[in-house]
This record gives sequence, C-alpha cells and structure tokens, in this order.
Amino acid sequence: MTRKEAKRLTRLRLLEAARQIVLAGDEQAIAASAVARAAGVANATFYEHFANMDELLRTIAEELFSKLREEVRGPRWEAIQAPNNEEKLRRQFRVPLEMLAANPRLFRLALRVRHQPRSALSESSLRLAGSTRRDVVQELIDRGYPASTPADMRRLEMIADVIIAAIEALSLGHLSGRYPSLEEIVDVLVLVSRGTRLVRETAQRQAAQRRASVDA
Amino acid sequence: MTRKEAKRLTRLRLLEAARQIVLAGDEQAIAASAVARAAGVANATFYEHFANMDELLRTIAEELFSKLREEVRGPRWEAIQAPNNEEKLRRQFRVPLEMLAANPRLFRLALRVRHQPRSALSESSLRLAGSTRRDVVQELIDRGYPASTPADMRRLEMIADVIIAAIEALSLGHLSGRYPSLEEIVDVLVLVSRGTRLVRETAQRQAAQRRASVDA
DNA sequence: CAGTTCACCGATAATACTCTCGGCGAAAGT
DNA sequence: ACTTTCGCCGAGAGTATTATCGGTGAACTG
Repeated sequence: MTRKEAKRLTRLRLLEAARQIVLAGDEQAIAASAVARAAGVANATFYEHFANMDELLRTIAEELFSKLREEVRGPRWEAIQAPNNEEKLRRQFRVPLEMLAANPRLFRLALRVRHQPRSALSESSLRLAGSTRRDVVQELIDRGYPASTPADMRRLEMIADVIIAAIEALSLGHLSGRYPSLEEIVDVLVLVSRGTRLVRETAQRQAAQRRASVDA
Repeated sequence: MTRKEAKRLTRLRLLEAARQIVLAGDEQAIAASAVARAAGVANATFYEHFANMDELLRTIAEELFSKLREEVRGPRWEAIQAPNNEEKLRRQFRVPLEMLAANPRLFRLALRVRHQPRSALSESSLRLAGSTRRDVVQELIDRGYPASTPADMRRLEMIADVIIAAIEALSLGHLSGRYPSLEEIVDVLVLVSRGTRLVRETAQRQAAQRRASVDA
C-alpha cells in the first residue's frame, strides 16, 4: 500500500515543517499556507490532512510537550540512585536543569505559550505544567514532607511551584548566558530548598511524638 | 486651542482602546483597524496619530509596565518601616504579592509578553524584569549579603531570580484560586528565604574575622 | 471676514490568508 | 484490462488587514 505510506509521509512533512516554525518562535502568525510552502506541497493539500491550523497545532503541541515531560521526568530514577542524600538532592536539581538547557527551543516554547489562553498550544503546555507540579509534590511526600491536611497539601503545592519556578528561572538565566555554571545554579537551588526542610523536620518531630504517645 | 485638545483626545481614545484590547489578552491579532473601530474613529485617523501598530504598542507598553514597576516598587519604604525584622521581611513579600493580585490583567500581560521576542511589547517587559532584578539584588546587599566578587554577584542575581520567580508563581496560583490566603503564601516565601540567609551569615562571620585580624 | 490649516474621513489599491471545488493521474481493486 | 479510488494540485471566491490619497468642513490666523 504505497499510497497510504505516501500520504503518511506528506502528513509528516507538514508536521515537521510546522514544528520547525513553532520552535523557531514564529507560531504567532503561523499560516496554513506557510506550512504547506515549507513542506513543499500545495496549499490545498494542507486541508487534506488537517481541518485547520488549530488541529495541526494541537497535534504537535501534544507531541512536543509530552516529549519534554518524558525527558525531564524519565531520568529521575537515576537521580534517586545517588550514593548519599546530599548528592541525590543535587542530582534532582541538576537533571531537569540539564534537560531544559539541552532543549532550549522547546523550553522557551513552553514558557511562551503558557500564559496564552487563545493559543492552540497552551492547553498542552498547561497540562505539562500541572503534571510536573504533581510529580514534584509526590517527590516531596516521598521525602517525608507532611501531607495529611488540606493546608499541608497547599503548602506542598506552593513549595513545588517555587522549586519549579526557580529551576525555570535559573535555566533561563543559564541559556541567556548570565549563569554559565550549572553547578553554581545547583548550589543556589540546594540553598533555597534548605529552608523548606524545616517543614519536614517539624513533621517528623510531630510523628515521633505521636509514636511516643501511642507507645505510652 | 480647541483643535489641539481634540486631537490629543482622539489620541487618548486610541490609546485607551488599544490598552483595553491588550489587557484583555487579545494583543496577538490586534489590528490598527480594530483599535480605530473600538475608539470610534475611522481607520485612516489611526495613521494620523501613529505610523503603525508597533508604535502604538510600544507607547502603551511603556506606560503600562512603568506603572506596574512603580506600583510594585513604590511602597517599599512602607515595608522598611516595619517594627521588627520578621515583620519587615513578611511585608517585603506581601507588598508585591498584593500589587500583583490587584492588577491581574497587567500582571498576566507582563508574563505573556516576556518570552515573545517578536512582540512590540516584549522590550518594555524585559526592561521591567531587569530593573526588578536589580532592585531585589540591591535589597539583598542592603540586608548584608556579600557582593564583593563576581561569583558573589552571580549568586545574588540567582537568589533574586528565585525570589522574583517564586513571588510570580505563587501570585499566579493565588489568582487562579489555588492559594486563596496571601498569608499562607508569605509563610512559604519566608520559609524559602530562610535557606538563603546562610549566605549572609557566612559573610558576616567572615567580616567579623576580618575585623578581628585587623584589630590584632 | 477671507484665506489657511488640519483633524478627520471615505474610498481604495495592495497584500495575505482561509477554505473549497473540480480535475488529473497514478495506485488499488476486481 | 477496465473501473474505481484518492492524494494532490491550480484556481479562485470570500474575507481581513495595512497604508495612502484626496476631499471636507470646522477651527484657526491676520
């Protein structure tokens, strides 16, 4: 079935052309005609594959952002394997930093699109942001942060928001050349997270007290 | 000179119409004709006042973002007046939080536009971001953080970036309804900044040692 | 009061984009 | 081999925008 394959190929060519335009930062005024031109097919052919531009944009947004999510999330087990706690914490910051630095165009796209409710790309970007927050919250719970009351959960979400925002802001500084050394960035992130550990220690003390009173 | 006044008035009407469109989040596809229509003047009249859309956008960007800067920066003296150090720190977080929460459309515009190099609005937004960072760095220096070496300065800029990113991220969470209580947000910000104070204490200890060795 | 300026406007040329329609030619079916 | 399918395309109707040009009448000038 060569015909199906050919169609799949032109669809892929259209998607790839659009991906390049979007990653280059020109997604504002992206036009079906421009995508078709870049893909080397006629204008009308675009509409054989997609009902309109939004449908194509939603497709590539899904691909790009789920890829970014996997890239940032995937190597976490590696971070967890670290020999001691200090190094484990450093890796949990270093791994996402490296991933964002390695995908600057995709990272910048995610930032650009996040606050643009009218864009077809924003929905996927927001889903990515939401799942990242959930992941970080889960990580905090695994590290022993308290999560029993709604107020606890709100605090964990806030801490997660701060950690994510910090990693993003410093990655951006790295990409723009202001902070050339990733290790210096990790130093600051470790420093910042030191304050939040008070939350955990308080919770552990309280848990110990609870255990003691049960024993008594 | 009623004619000059009339002209100034229609210019203001055009600016106000554009401001509303931009703050409503429709700055992507904003058109000269749409602005003229909203301002109640003919299309051609737009070009009596501005050479093109970009010129108008740069004008309102300058106005809006310098206003936002003043609003966030202005009440700082009030924060500094606080009775004790703990309350002073809390106010230094609370004041910008309240300002961002009080200007949600403008705040969201600043976020939206920041990573959009092709937008006529981005330049002003980036200037705002840069000056905010300088302000926060200065604040850290005033609070006794070390700033003698380039590495010190980089660290202060990173800490400032983290503080700003944290305030913005949590303000956004507040606006989206996730964190209804500003006091809970301030709690988390205080917690986070606790870790960075290690930098200051180390510097002060070193300064004390220097003084001691000079005395000796 | 006569002449001039000028803020505004209607009309329009030029440009760009979306989406559809009918046809063509090669692959697929029988 | 003959027919059908279908992926692609050229052309074009419909729509929206930018930017300009000449006209108009009221404000300004002397």
